[in-house]
Amino acid sequence: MHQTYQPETVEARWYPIWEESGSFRPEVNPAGEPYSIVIPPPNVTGVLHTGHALDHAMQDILIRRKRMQGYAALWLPGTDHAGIATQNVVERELRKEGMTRHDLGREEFIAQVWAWKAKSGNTISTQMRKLGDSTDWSRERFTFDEGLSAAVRRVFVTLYDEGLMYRANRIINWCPRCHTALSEIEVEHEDDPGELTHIKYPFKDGSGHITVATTRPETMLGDAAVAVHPDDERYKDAIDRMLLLPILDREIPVVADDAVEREFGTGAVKVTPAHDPLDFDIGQRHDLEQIIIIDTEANITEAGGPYVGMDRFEAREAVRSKLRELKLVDKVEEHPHSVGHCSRCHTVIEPLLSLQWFVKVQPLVGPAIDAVKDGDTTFHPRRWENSYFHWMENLRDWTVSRQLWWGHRIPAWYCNACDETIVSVEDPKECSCGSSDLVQDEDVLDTWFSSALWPFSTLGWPDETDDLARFYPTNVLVTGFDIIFFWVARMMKMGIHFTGEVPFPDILIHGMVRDTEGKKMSKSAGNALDPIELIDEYGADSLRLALIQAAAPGHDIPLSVDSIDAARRFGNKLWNAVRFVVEFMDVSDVPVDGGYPDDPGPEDAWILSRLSSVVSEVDRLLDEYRLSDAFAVLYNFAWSEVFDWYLEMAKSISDADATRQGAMRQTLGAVMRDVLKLFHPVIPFITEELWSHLGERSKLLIVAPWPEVPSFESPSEMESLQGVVAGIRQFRSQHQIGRKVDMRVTIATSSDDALPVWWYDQVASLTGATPKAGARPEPITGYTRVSANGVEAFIDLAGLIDFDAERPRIEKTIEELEARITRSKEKLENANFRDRAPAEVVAQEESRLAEIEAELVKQRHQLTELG
RNA sequence: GGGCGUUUAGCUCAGUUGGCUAGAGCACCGCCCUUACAAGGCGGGGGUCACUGGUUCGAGUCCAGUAACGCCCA
Repeated sequence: MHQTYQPETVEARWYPIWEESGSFRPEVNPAGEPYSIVIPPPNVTGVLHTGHALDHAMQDILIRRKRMQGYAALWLPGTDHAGIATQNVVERELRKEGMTRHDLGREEFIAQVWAWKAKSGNTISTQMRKLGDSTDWSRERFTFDEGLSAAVRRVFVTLYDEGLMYRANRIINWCPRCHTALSEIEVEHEDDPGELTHIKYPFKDGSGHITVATTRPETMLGDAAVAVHPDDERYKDAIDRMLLLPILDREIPVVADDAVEREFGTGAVKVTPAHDPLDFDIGQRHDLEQIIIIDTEANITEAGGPYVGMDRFEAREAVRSKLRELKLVDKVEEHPHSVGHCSRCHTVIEPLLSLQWFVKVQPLVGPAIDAVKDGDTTFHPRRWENSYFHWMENLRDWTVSRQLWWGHRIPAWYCNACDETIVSVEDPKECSCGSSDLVQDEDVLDTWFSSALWPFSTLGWPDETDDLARFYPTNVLVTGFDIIFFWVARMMKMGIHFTGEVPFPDILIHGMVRDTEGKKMSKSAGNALDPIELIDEYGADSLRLALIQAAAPGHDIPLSVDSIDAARRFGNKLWNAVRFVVEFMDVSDVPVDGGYPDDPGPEDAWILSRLSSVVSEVDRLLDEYRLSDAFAVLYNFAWSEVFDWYLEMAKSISDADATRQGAMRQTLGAVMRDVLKLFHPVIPFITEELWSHLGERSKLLIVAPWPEVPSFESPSEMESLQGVVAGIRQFRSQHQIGRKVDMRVTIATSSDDALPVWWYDQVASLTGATPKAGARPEPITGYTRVSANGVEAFIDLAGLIDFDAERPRIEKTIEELEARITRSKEKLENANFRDRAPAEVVAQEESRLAEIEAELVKQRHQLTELG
């Protein structure tokens, strides 16, 4: 084995072996109970970022452990077709050649996108292999696959037949650059300084005016009314009176509507039904005209009179200056407010009245809420359920049509002869009126529409496939909180509606990967760490471990190269621990499982008992999805107990008798093997490599059984051993006495029980001192004393240090003891504590005090006797 | 404006039934190349647990309020 751990060579080796061995397929455990996870499909245009690395590491941990536990574990990979993003990418390439998609035509353009996908669309899956994702590639899916497309059609048609899918003129979010409608969650709101312009709208009869406040003065061109709250005393008399809309001189009424917020602005709002969703609702209630004054290019329409053809932002200034000229601007105040931007291209969204397809979500919401309320599905951490409920309870209908070419074409046909709409799974040949002059809807569906079906469409639905029967519902969904609304909520709705079952009983929500300053990583901010570069430099295992260690449940994850470097150093430590065991301790042929010694030595029994309880704790934490805690426990056990103590103790056992050596080698092998198993889910490459060094292997670690450790009883002397060793080491360090300098130490036990020989051997080996059993020196002049768990060790100072040099150490100890005694006494002298605290807590405190006091007496005695 | 979260060591963060002297990694200081690992070992320093009040025998932990910061929604 190489002297240091070299991730690049180790990691290149194992992935093909795993994949070719079929280990990623659930069939590797044919008799196992099914366990499945579907991957949140990355965007096919995308490249892997650190967020994926975290998300995937978590899923891989869950899957790899279940696989080792014998489950038929399926982690199903795939990508989504990312309508807007992908179309943008290909259009950008066309533009370089001076072309638009319209030059190609729809069919040719789609062919080009597929060609692009064939060329570039597998970037992500290559990167996932570098990460070590144990996904079943034989079941890889793409939202635009034939099967998934069939599912999309089936769902669309079913919803239509159920009256849950409709086409209507509504206010939608329009991106003037992407030229498509967007759903409300594809709109990102950002704070804008903004201004609130107060505009006077005169009454038609000339008797004064009403002042309205708006952030978008240009939309006044499309105003159809002014609304006030019906209970607002200020405007009681104005209701139903007519106003004269400035500039255009249109007559508009004052209407009373509950939706008006009295506290906002002047309490009177202008109503633009064609350009604001709330105004649209008000317009519906009062039967107001819908005047479209902004077109799909975000320019003013002819309805905007003198401003026709002007850009919306130019029009804003033009209208405002005109109003100023007319002395109708009351005031302009600063008004920070949030403005919607296209999540893809960042253009300011235009709310537009437009004919689109919508999913009526209300009937789907109830069951999806109940499923979480009833505990059929649980969020981890639970608090995300609040966001989920809040979102679900305030849902508007979902705009699902997109004015794109790349996507699932809406299965609706319009008859040119009779205006009939035909929605059908199969392409219709003719209309019921007999005409065959049918035109299919030009639009495609929101990518999220197909993503919402992912947990069951990927398994074969609507066909009743074996996979669907076996792996649906899936077991857990792992994703970031930012995608709860986009995806999780919709999968819940669709899953329940179409399969009658929740798509997953557990939802594991994680945070976002951020830089060390807490900023979101982004290419534009220049603070993004590229996971592939990190893998090349530190190894995938290091990246995974660093991410998981930092991923406290539900919190954002600060990622620094320092933490990845620390993880890499752990890899090196683990590497060398195995190297030591194999090359220096001659451990070989470690069995795949079992192999614990029947007659362990005391040190062996100690580490095995620790291993046993660590396995239980790690299991418990993983079952609770507390991944970072689980691996923190394991990491500390491996480094602080196995490496720092047991391996060191093993060195002196190797010089002992053959029986003890045998038990020690068995223990070393079993413990290291189980550590590798427990770590395998998070650092799969290095553990697989090291596993191969522990013996001739017919079985890969990836499919080796998860540890089940019998319980062992730890020797009672272990505590005093560790305490005395620490005390002697501290003495050495504080007096700067090198390890090579011998120290004579007299060991006196407080009881009649003699300490075993191994205890002395270990103290000697671990401290370089020479411990001997004996009575406490009397007087103890010339000795210093360390004690632990009833054992006192007296270090002979003669020839080591001036006795006086030891005084400060003892004085400091005395101070600390006194402080603790004070605290303890205060507690015990409190009558309430004695009365009300549980008896065992009081008893515990009393014995603790007694111990400290006894120790204090001894320390004081020693100070006076020091000489 | 509503909701959620955060505030603990120089930095990044753990701390889930309230109970020994509040932990880790990194950074820092001292000693040590002890025959696995110097990408290491041993030892050490460093914290009014944001603030105020409350509940309790006992609060980093529970409750109320305040402040700052962050995210989501309107």
